[in-house]
Amino acid sequence: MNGTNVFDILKERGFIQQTTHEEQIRELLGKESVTFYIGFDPTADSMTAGHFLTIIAMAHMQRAGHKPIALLGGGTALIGDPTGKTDMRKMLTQEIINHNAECFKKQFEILIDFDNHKAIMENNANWLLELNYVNFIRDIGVHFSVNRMLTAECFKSRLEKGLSFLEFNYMLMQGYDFLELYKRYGCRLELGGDDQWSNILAGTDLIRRVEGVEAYGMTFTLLTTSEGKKMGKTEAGAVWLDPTKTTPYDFYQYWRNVADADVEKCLALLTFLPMDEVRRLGSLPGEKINEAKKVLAFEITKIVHGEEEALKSQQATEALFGGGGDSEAIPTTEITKEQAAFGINIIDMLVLTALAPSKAEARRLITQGGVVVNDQKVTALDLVISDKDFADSKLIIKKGKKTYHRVRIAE
RNA sequence: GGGGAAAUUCCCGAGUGGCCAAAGGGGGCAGACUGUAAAUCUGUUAGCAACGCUUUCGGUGGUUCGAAUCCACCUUUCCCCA
Repeated sequence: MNGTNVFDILKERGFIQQTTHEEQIRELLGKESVTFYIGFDPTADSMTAGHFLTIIAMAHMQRAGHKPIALLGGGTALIGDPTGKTDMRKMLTQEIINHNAECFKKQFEILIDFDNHKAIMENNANWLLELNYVNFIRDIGVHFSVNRMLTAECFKSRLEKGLSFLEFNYMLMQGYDFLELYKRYGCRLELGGDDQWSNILAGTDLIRRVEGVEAYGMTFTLLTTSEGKKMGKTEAGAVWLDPTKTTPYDFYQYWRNVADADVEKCLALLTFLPMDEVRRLGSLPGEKINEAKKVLAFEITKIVHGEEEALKSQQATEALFGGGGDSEAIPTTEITKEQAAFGINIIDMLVLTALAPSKAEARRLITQGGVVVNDQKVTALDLVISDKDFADSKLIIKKGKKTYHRVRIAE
């Protein structure tokens, strides 16, 4: 191990929230290559910005010479983690979970190097699905105190709302995962989001009781705004890493729009820029802070979607917000020559481009002055857009202040 | 197993036979002010072939000229007792 201890790097960048044994963990990371694990439940077909923070942390660890195990929760996803959920999750089928796991796998590879066994991908379905119930509760269940579990923060809110036995078991499953990874790979460190704290403790306790070995746990800051809201979510849903679910342009825009107060934190947590630079950007005064946001958006988009997409998004942004011009990267809808020749009502156009979910909403937008076509505010509800409105077969519709959409006539 | 309570639009939550597409708040969207920020103020927030029509108050059926509101059954949840 050479260079700065990765523990200090993570700490400086603001990742670390809680640790089981701060000094021992730091020491361990400083002296040997440590095998550690982070679990991901594949409950959707793409990871989100929240997962991304964890992957970045994982990458920092790997770069420092440690060995990550990305544990896909093919088994635990069947149960559903009750942590932070106010209601019971809907159950996912085995098929969907497997599909999701495949999607997750590809996304890990963006930042984690799995070549030459430098990292391991596991799936807890491999051991959880074949567990024998009686054996499990005899061997594992004995080590868990229900009294203690009930006092865990993660169950408290659910005790008011109702918690099924199924979900109550989630903690045991995750604890068991850690034990299993210790046995298979000698893994003694589990990392995760701060909401995973009690689940992680379940694992470290279990290993100590069953194996008599000290295991460690550490949690990362959750990606929240300065107001305490979860980041990575928009009204339209989560910010996905999958470009078909959140286009690189929209992804870029999301980060371009973070609040002033959150820029520095995001730069530290979600990019690999040196901390000196992060601090410099974060302390830019007033309007200048926009520079920091541009860097943030560019860097994150580059990591997730590649430099080319990041550049395209950046150029599109400059063209649109700088006035005039357009770019390939703007979300685009194609219409046929016939449609263009015949003309399309502005209301239908808004629905067609998904800028408005319904015609009523489209009408409302226009009435409130929120629609601009080719730099002209739309005031008439019966405006018809036809081929004369297209320049070079293209036209730009702007919804509100910052949502741009391009319509192109297909060849 | 016994008893009680509840389910309302994106969320919370009012509404106990017509004045209900349903108060209020939150959130969202749009406008003004700005820096693609925050704060603040204003408007808006089921759909449609739109001065009217259609779907919506856990589900299914019923009573009624008329049901989110009454009745029956079902589903789910919570609370108390065991």
